[in-house]
Amino acid sequence: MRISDVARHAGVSPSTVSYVLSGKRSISPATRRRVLESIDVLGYQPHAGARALASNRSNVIALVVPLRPGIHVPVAMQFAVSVVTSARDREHDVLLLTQAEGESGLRRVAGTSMVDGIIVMDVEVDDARIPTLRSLSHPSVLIGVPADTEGLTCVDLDFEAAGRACVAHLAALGHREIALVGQPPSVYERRTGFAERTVAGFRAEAHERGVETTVVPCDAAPAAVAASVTGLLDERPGVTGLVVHNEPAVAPLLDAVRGLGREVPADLSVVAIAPDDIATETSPPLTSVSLPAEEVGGRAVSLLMDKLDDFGPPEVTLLPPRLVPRASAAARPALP
Amino acid sequence: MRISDVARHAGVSPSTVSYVLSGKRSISPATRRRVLESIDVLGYQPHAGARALASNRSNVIALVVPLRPGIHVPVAMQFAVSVVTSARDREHDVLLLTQAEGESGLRRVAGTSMVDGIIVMDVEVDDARIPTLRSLSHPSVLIGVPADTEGLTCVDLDFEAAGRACVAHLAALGHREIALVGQPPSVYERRTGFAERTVAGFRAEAHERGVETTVVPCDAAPAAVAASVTGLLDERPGVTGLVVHNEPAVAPLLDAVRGLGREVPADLSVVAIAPDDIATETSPPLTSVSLPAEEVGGRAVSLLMDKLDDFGPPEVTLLPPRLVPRASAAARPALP
DNA sequence: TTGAAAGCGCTAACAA
DNA sequence: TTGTTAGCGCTTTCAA
Repeated sequence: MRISDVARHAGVSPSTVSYVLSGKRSISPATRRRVLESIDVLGYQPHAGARALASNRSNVIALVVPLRPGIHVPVAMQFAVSVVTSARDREHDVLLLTQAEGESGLRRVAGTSMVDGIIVMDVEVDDARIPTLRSLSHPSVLIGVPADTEGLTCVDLDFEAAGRACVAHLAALGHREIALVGQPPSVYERRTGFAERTVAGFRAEAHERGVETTVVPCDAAPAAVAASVTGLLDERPGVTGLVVHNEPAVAPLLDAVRGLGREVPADLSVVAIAPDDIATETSPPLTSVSLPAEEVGGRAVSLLMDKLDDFGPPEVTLLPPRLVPRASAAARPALP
Repeated sequence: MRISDVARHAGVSPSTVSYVLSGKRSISPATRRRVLESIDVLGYQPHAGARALASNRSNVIALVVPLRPGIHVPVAMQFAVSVVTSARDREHDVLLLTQAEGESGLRRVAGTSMVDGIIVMDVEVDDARIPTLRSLSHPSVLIGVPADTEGLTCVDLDFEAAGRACVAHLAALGHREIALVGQPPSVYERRTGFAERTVAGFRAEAHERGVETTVVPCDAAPAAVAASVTGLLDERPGVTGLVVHNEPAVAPLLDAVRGLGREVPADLSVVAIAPDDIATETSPPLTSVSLPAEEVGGRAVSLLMDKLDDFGPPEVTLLPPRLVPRASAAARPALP
């Protein structure tokens, strides 16, 4: 079943069928109808490889998913799913690359013209893949922001602003000493962009407002969370506000706080940076800055499509954080 | 940069370069060396689309990942990663399809020759995608086992045997009344194969051994787990052994049991069906049947490759469960 | 508005 | 052991 079969069936030339399919030139309504009907009757599906060869477009994009220590898989998959969904909406498929494939994987899928472009998640401040991405003739979009964005297209939540927003919210409620319960140590050690930027925003805003801060990296295991929280509140008894930037730690953290006999938000206010589903499923529901995975993934795809179509220069898109007050942050308790 | 450039550089014909690359005919060592060197010097990478068109092989397989309610994402991703890794070991890439694409997605990637074969995860007893898979000329492998396996190639842990092994272990320790804390209700409602088979094995073995059983589907949220466990132990005070077949419920379950003032394993024995990392990270470490995601994913890929090479008939591969005793199951407590 | 035909870069059948 | 060459099925230029 080839394009010429459709052409014969519809009484037109192969090129006409091709143009009906691609929309790259105008076709009379009658012809278009006949062709589409033939396609339908014959169940024609164009050969992807032939298309890719002739058009130099595979209609596939590569997605590098981060599966390394400290990563919270469900959130990573929210991004991935939104990339796949958005790509499909724009007639593209997604090739799945793992971190393990590394830079050679990027070179391979680009060099063989297997994909038209690349989306990379979980970008580090000084990411080893960036020189490779720069060297490719294929466009790419980073989900995350490295130190040097020259010539790169990046998109992410504005984590610095998110960190600031959390501090501002707590400060406005009167809190004078707050702590950030952050990502696992390994995430900071490899200098993941979003984690570092959150800390920077957190500290800067606090400094400007004269609020005292502590930052506690935190492993995800409930026991580790409990230990971190207990240690923190023990060493810094003046802390009345917590910012949590660690999805799997959210629930254990609330348990731990309760275990210490402290009520949220009466004794301790908690603000999270997390996807809405995580923030709303706790008791009490968390005041939070939402992590808009869907929007970021969708934006990454449209930026990539724009680059494929040669639209516009590289750009860094930072989505503004939205802090939604729920039930976990309240005015600082009166001093005993 | 094309194959003819390499051929010229090496002083051979394009077909020789092609054969050096594919290994499909013997090449003199001297020629092979020259060709490989030219490839290296020129940095040649064959065009994937051209290859696919000429050879009728894309060297890509599709993977349908399950992202629906009740699914535990990290475990699903363990399977996915192992599929990607194994595929790469065999020179194949992986195209990511979501459940949402449905059967039309399967038809599309097969019909356009975008992929050579398909791996489907999270198969239901009467899975809607099976007629479609049967109708395709492309081979497929199911991770999971439907009711009618005629003409299908399937691989999975033998969950029925796993359910049996858990019961057998507890029964051997003297337990006479046990409960299965299972997957979320939605998983049973859509009749997911592995969940149903576990229940079947659990019940059958218990029946044969004269052990009383209860089955409690269980949502993943900690509060839901606590409620389920509390309700269960309240209604069935004779229960001294628990089988947990629900990864995210494992930790909350242990917490809930402790919260009821019961010790594991002194008062209550617990056996899990879960990946080793989940079973070993709890306190106490859980006696468990491991969920060998890596092995299942790898096996799925090699079965698919065999089908691509026309080896052998369809087959159902059930990996035998391995129960590893750890610290969470002990002899039934003496009656008070 | 449509058609004819020249490739796209590779593989594999055939020939030597 | 190697070379020649005819496709693979599509897109797109050129021509009408």
